[in-house]
Amino acid sequence: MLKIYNSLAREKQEFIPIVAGKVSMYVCGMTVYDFCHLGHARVMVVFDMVNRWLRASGFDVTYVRNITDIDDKIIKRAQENNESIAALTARYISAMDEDAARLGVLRPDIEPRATTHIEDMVHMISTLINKGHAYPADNGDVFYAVNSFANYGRLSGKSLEDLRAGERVDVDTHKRDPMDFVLWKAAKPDEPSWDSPWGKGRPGWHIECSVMGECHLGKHFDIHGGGQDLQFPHHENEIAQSEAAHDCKFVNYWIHNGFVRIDDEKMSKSLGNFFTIREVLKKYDAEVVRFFILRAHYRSPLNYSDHHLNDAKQALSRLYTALRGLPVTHPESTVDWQQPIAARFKAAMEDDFNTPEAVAILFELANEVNKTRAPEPAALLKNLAGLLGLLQREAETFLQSDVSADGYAPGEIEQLIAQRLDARRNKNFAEADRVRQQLLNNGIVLEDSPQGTIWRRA
RNA sequence: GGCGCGAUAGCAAAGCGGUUAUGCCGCGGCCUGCAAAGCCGUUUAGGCCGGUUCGACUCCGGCUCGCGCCUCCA
Repeated sequence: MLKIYNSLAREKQEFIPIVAGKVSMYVCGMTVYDFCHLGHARVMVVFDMVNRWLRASGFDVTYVRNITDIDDKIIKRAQENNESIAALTARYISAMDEDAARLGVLRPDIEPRATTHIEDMVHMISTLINKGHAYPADNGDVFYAVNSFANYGRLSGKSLEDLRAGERVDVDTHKRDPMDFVLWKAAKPDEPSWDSPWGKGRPGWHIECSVMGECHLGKHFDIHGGGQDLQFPHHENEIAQSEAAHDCKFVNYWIHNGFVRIDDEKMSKSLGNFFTIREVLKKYDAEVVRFFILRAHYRSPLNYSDHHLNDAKQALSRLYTALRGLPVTHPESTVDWQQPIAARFKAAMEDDFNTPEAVAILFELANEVNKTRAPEPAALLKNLAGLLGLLQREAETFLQSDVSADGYAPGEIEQLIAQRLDARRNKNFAEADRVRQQLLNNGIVLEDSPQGTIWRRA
């Protein structure tokens, strides 16, 4: 039985899909005006893990992750670059795809783009106006009237009174209530715009997700995910829009992943303390980054540092080392869930996707593999890890991979190993040790065994 | 100010009212020409103060500290 912590209920709940055997999941994706940073990496990896686990559990999953390709920041960046919006967004979308692929993130089933749903958005805004939940203002903007929606604040645990009390925004005189939010923005000169009953303009951010969710998953679907910072106001506003427009429950389970931190502070664009995925991947293997993310619980804060990444690298190396030299002919992801260790792995994953616990079980399995050198535990290790998108490369490939690509080439290494072997045969251990040290100084670790000498990168 | 989350060994990070978490690092042993890897063993815990209990890291209350949201943000 799968249990999910539902942000809306603030407790773990048994997962019961709307349609038996099927899961509809929507995750707020990227606004494509720059390279993805580690925070984006976490969202992508976390929900990839959720997606994989749901599928492994036998659900027929429809996973939608949207792309916001029209927004203030995009317009501004395109102007700065003297580049068309289409060119800018295309560039960053392909960069995002590249980053995601390197992190082992499976493509969502549907990746809708905001600009292809403008008509649907106009339609939903009209509905909201007709039902008295929204109003056009004098300046051409259309606002959502938060006081028209009784449950406003339920997801984020805030009341309108509290929100108004904490109001820090400049009061927009066109709004009836300071907490009202924009559904449609009137176009300024030189801005891209679409026709609407309220004049030329473009959609607000919140309406995009309400509309794309409905278009691809229906008025009521199972899971909605995103970063914790989207809980308010973005997701709160989505609920207000969708439930007011459709008169039915919008989403059953809200899942929010924790932040990535740098020096114990939230990492964000606005604080300027962010690392892009590609920056990090120059220093660390992508699987190490994925492992680093999955080793923490998805709701916990995740502190990024070189120290932690190196720690993750060492740990992942232990898993690969266990598999090294064992020809794992694993019958493609057939896991016997009756097997005690597999059963514990499953129980961990079913407990609100407890990947730290699941990973701990992987290490126990690695210990078993090291002790027995038997194919069965090795196959199980590889198959279970595979459900997390880990350990799918050849162990040798991982252990010898050169992220920075500036070390000795494999040919040179083999040559030095042969040279050392000669010295060893002649019992010239001083020379053998010298060669080994030379390699070690260049990040190459040698390991002798009765079967010969193998190498890996430190 | 309002709302919420957290505090576990040197570092990271889980479960659990009583039994070895797990990984990295350290230490000892085995193995090795010596190493490395691996195996075996081992040192470091549960912010503070109360309460419940035969027994609390785990439940309850208070305190302290840290963090997040309340503004675009994954």
